Amino acid sequence: MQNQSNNMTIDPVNILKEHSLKHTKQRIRVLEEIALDTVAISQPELEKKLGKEIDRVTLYRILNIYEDKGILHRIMDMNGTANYAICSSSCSEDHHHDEHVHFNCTNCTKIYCLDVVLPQIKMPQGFTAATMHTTAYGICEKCSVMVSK
Amino acid sequence: MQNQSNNMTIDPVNILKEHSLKHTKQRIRVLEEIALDTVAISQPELEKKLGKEIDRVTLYRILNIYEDKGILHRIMDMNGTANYAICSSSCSEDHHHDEHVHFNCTNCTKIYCLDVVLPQIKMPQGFTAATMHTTAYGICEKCSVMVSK
DNA sequence: ATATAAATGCAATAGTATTGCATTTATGAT
DNA sequence: ATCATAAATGCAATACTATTGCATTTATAT
Repeated sequence: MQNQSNNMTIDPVNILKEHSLKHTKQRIRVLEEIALDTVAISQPELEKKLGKEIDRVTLYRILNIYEDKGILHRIMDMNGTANYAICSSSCSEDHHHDEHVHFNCTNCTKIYCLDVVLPQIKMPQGFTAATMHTTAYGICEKCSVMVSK
Repeated sequence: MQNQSNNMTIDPVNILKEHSLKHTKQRIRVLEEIALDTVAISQPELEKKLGKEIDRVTLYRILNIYEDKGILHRIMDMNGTANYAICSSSCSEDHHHDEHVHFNCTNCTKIYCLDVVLPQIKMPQGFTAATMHTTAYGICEKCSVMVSK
């Protein structure tokens, strides 16, 4: 459910068009790679996979642009490294609707985007929240199966 | 309310005793500095303040031990840098009860520990959450006052 | 007072991310 | 299709965050 490949539904060229970004082969590759799985992928993993095709710096720049445009969202893991996943279609440059819950497995370190909606939380007087990030830390589906074997 | 100095209620030497840690002047200084404010302080800020007194590496090691022991809790900010705040008294080595909500100001970058309790969120089948981190991003009390002036 | 284990400081190194600049590429106008 | 132009890329250098190994210093239990 969280793990399904969703590359069928992602059209990199179209996404680039929608956000008036030039479609270079590097930008297309990055989207293809991230779209392979709804589980978020870390910058180091991306670099390992794409390092021969795309320069480190270019990769960073592409990831930043995609985040700015609301194409990807960025989740920090417990080590402070950036992880990326495709945003739901409702995200835009103005506002990231990534108010869902992330699950960061402390065993395999994978980050899942859960289909759980975060309950509304009321802020104290004077504090205005624009976005909300929630991450649960624990053992994921796959790892709990492996452990119990 | 979130901002009050709480150094009256923090006794570094006692905290160290409770966790059977040797009380060195470096460890005491770190606790003193962090206890000055309930707003979390980042590693770089701490290093700037304590860099003349304490070696970088020692500071990292002290922060790691304090986190392991449940004395401090660590909050990652949007840049992936570690921020530290004193844990509530109920935290222990076994379990961090830091299920409260953090507020990360996108203007001044300060991280507040809010007195808001996170509603229970139920995990999907197979996922077991041990801890839960929620961070709201937006404009804090102080910054919204400044802006409105 | 002293032995011992632990903590510290220093040097080196690893990992993550950014900046500046020359070269290459995508795209709109011709 | 060609070309001019602005934008994207690649490369080198650099900054920032964090960790490891080892010699020296320090806390504390005897």
